[in-house]
Amino acid sequence: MRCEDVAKAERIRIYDVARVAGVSVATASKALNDTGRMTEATRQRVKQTAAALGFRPNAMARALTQQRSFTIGLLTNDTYGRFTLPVMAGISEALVDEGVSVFLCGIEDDAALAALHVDAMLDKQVDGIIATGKRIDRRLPVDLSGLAVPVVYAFTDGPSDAVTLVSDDDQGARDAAEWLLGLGRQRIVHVTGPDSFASVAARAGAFCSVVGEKAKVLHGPWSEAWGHEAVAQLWRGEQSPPDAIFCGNDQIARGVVDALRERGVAVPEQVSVIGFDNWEIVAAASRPPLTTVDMNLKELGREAGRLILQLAEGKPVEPGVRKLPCKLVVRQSCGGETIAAGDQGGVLQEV
Amino acid sequence: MRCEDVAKAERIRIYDVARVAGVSVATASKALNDTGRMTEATRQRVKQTAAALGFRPNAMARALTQQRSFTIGLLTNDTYGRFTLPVMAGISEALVDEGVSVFLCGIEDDAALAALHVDAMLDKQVDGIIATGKRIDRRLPVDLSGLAVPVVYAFTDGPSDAVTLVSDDDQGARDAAEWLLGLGRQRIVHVTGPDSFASVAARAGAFCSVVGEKAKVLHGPWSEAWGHEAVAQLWRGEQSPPDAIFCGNDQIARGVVDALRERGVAVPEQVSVIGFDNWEIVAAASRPPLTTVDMNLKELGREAGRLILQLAEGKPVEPGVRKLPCKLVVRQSCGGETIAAGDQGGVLQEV
DNA sequence: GCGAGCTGAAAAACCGTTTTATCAAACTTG
DNA sequence: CAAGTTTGATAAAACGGTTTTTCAGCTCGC
Repeated sequence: MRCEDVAKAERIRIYDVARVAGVSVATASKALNDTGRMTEATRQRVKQTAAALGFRPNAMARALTQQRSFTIGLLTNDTYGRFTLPVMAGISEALVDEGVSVFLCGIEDDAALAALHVDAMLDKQVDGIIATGKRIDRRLPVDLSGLAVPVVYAFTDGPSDAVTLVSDDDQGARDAAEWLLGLGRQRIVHVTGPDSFASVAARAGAFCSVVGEKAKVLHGPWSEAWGHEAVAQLWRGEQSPPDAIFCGNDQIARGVVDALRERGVAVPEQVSVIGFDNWEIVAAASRPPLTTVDMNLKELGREAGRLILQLAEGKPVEPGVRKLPCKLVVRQSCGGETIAAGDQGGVLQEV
Repeated sequence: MRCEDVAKAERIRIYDVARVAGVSVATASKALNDTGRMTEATRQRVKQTAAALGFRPNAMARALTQQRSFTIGLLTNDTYGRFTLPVMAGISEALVDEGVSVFLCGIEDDAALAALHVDAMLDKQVDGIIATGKRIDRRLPVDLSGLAVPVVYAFTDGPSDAVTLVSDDDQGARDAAEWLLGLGRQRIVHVTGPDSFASVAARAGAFCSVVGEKAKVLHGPWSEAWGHEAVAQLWRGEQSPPDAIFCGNDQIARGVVDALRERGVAVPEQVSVIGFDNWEIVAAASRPPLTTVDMNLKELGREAGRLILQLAEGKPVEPGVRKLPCKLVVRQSCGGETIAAGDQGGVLQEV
């Protein structure tokens, strides 16, 4: 009857497909999943019927029998989302084709909230959990070890026997330092964050090993204000001021660039500046736009997605820390050729 | 056997609870859900057993019978997450206590990707979808009407017969303008975004209605660069420059503040500046930090969560546009008393 | 010409809950 | 005290799929 169609627009079940195709439910299921044995003709007939009817299997029912929900949880404490969003985008990209969806949970350093969300995820039978955060060496306020589901740590610290993904701070800093040396810079200073961060130490170490004896490192907060302050310190000093500054993040770099402009020092003519993070909103809005180290967070997310998928499927994954390479994005704060990569580092296209 | 515990750590089912409590599965279910009829003693016994065993119901199985997954989808095309993350936080806050989890899907203005994600959501039987985006009057590249599940539009444009939540641009702009007048400012200019945006027109209209005849509005892109450019225009002009500038967003405001400083114009002593969005990362890092209009996106998210929940439960919700009030956050770019609200507008505490 | 082996498909069991129908025992009521 | 009504609890049927088991009909070998 016509009115049946109109009345409810009921979702059609595999039962309907089976009936229309003239086979049993079991056969329909096997036909659609390319399992079991049957005439190729039967299989095709079922598939065509399903397509014609617009059949979409109920993921809940499927999850119940297969013990897989095709769902994963993403836990983060990064409120601004500047690290989480690129990671999330990568994860999503890696998983959407597999039919896996992502629960996002922001937990803001609140242990109770975190526990609540983890419980909710487990109730929803997630196939795995990816933990991510604000900085590589900071932990989430929740213990994810001993869970019944696999866990991958991406851009956040986890237990030593866990599967962990981080960006290669060492290599990123080395590339930046070498780039500055390659531009002929002589007096290079590293203005970075608090030395309580492991990644700060790693970058500083790599920086010093490239630059050598004359390397100088200044620590301070992760803020624009610190960039201003650092420039004031450097230009106040007795010895000649630097001709290049490698900054620990883009905010510091922006502060440095602004301070230099106000001081009448030309960037990049007199001083080259490199940032870290490639946080487009900051890097592209600086004057001049910042050459900066991109941590490839989206790729890191993709890899995290692939790994959690493998684990969810029961395939073995070697535990340990995996480092993913950083990439220097060249804009205009450094001088030197404007590489093709300049494209993607281009103007911030807002809204 | 001990080894059974260790070997599998199998999830315990309602069946186990029933067996241990010495009742049937049906009774156990009813006891735990506070439905059906039974001795209070029985109910308590079952509940205690469940608690002792650490029973957690399988959400998939529950979803299958109840036709509710306790899951909703959040669709967005806001890549930077500056609007989406606060909205998401609000939604999550409103729903976590109800046991509802959120699928986040970033679709980046890609219609095919959007369709893919929507299909995935529908397969997962989401109880509803919340659409959100970058700007109130921009649409997502996907048609959500006629879906089997309820939809709420938050901070993005939807069909006229939909449930829609937006911030009250009009009121926000009015508050800002009145605040400036209250400070005794005489020559107030509105430097804002492209006039193709409905919210730009709304704010400009409200601004003009408050300021009156002498109101002046300049349109340009949503960028810091436009802030610089606008200041150049205003100070180049014949007539006396403004003593207050109300900006269409915080990026423009930051550009304006920077340009004024470079020009030697004191903010807030000579010119008051107000931004829009309260994007902390920009507003708090400006020198001086920006007084700005906060759109209360988190509260908007909370309300969206409440509404989608009502709809999911089948309760009626009046369709139409709901406007939520904006709030002026006072920092230092304006002069005037530094209200208590200054606290939460405080320094950006990074990492 | 009759059991063994294979093939294609149906029937039945299962996943872990909720919900409906059923039922014995205890409790009213006239 | 027999008939009707509550009460407390159980067995069984959903929910919408997948997976295992069963089985009838052929083909083949000896």
